[in-house]
Amino acid sequence: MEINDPRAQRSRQALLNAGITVLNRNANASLSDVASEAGVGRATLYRHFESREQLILELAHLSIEETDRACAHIEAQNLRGRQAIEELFRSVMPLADRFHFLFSLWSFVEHDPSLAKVYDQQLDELGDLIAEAKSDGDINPDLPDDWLITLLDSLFTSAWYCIGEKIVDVDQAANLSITAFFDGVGK
Amino acid sequence: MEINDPRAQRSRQALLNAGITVLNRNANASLSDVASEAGVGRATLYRHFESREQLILELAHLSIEETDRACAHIEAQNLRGRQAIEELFRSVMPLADRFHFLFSLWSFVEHDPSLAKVYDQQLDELGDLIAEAKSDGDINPDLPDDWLITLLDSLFTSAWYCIGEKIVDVDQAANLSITAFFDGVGK
DNA sequence: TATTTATGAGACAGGTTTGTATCATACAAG
DNA sequence: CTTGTATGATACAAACCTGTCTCATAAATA
Repeated sequence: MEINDPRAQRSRQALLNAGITVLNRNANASLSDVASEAGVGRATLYRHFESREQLILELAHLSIEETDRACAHIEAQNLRGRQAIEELFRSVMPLADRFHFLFSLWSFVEHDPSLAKVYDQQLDELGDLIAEAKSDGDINPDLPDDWLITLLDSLFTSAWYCIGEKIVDVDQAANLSITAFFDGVGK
Repeated sequence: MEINDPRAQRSRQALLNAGITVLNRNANASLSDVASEAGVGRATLYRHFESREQLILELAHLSIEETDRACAHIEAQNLRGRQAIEELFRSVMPLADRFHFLFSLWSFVEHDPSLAKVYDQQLDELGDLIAEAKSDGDINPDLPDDWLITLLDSLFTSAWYCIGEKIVDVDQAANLSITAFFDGVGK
C-alpha cells in the first residue's frame, strides 16, 4: 500500500470521515455501513485498517489530536479563568462531533495507553482552567470539579445535538453554552 | 404463563430491571446480556417477552409512566415557573436512568402510537412550564424552547452519570442541576 | 405427597458481521 | 505505451445474535 498514491489517500480520508459520521450516529454500526458511506468497497476498508478496533482507535487518536490543536492557542495566548473557558467553547464547538465520538466510544479505547496519556493531559488542563476560574471568582469554588467537567461535556453534547437538528448554528451554540454554563438560563 | 406464580413475577421483574440497566449501558446489547444480568436463562426472557422490540417497547412504557407518576404532584399543587421546574428536577432525578433510557432508545420506539401520545403530552407540559417560567421572568425569553429542552435533558444525563460515579448523591445532583440551569456555575 | 408449571440448559436454523482471499479492472507513474 | 498497484466485486469460514423448540429439574400449589 503506497501512502503517496492519490487513490489510497482519497480512500483513506473518505474512510476516516465516514467513520466519524457513521460511528457517531450509531456506535455499533457495521463496517459495511462505514465503507458504503465512504463510497468505497468493504475490502478496501480492511486494506487500510487491520480491524474494527484499529479503525476506532485511529479515529480516536485523530479526534483527540484535532481537539488538542484547536485548543493550543488558548494556552499560547495565556488566557485564563472565564475567558479561557469561553474560548474553549468557541474553539471546540466546531469539533463537537469529534468530541462526542470520543465520549460515546470511550469504553472501546480507554485501555489504549498512548491515547489515555493524551486524554489525561487534556483532562488535567481542563482541571487547571477550572481551578483558575474558581480562584479568579469566575466559578463557584464549592462545586465539585468532576461535576463541572461532566457538565461541560454534557453542554457540548446537547449543543452538538442542537446543531445537528438545525436548532442553532455553531456560533449560537457556543454563545448559548457559555451563557448557560456561567450565568444559567435565568433572566 | 401464570402471572400470579411468584417465580414468574421474580423473573419478570428481574428482566425489566436488567433491561433498563444493560440497555442504558449499551443500546445494542444482546438479550443474552440482559438475561444474564437478570440472573435468568435466555429462554426465560423469550417466555416473558415476544421479541427484543417488544421488550424495549414495554420498558419504554414503564419508564414513561413512572416519570408521569413522579411528576403528577407538580400539576396537582398548581406549581408554576421556576418553582415547578425545580420540583421537576427533584422528582425526576431519582428516575434519571428511566429518562435516559427513553432518550437513547427513542429511535426504536418513536413510531409506537400509544407511546408517542404519552410522550408528546409530557413534552407539551414541559413546553408549558418553560413558557410560564419565561413569562414569569424566571427564564430568559430569548432562548429557543428546543434548546432549553435539550439542555434540561443533558443536565439529567450528566447528573445521572455523576450519581452513577458516586461523585454526588441524588439530592446533591438535583440541587446542583437546579442552580446550574437557572443561575449557572458562576459565583 | 402428588400435580402443575416456570425454569435452565442446550440444540437448532436463519440472519448478520467480521476478517481473509482471489481476480479482473481501472488508475497512476515511468 | 507499459508496468505496477489500489480498487470493487465476490466468495468464504468463523463468530455472534435472534427466535423457536425440547427435556429434565425444581419450585409452587392442592
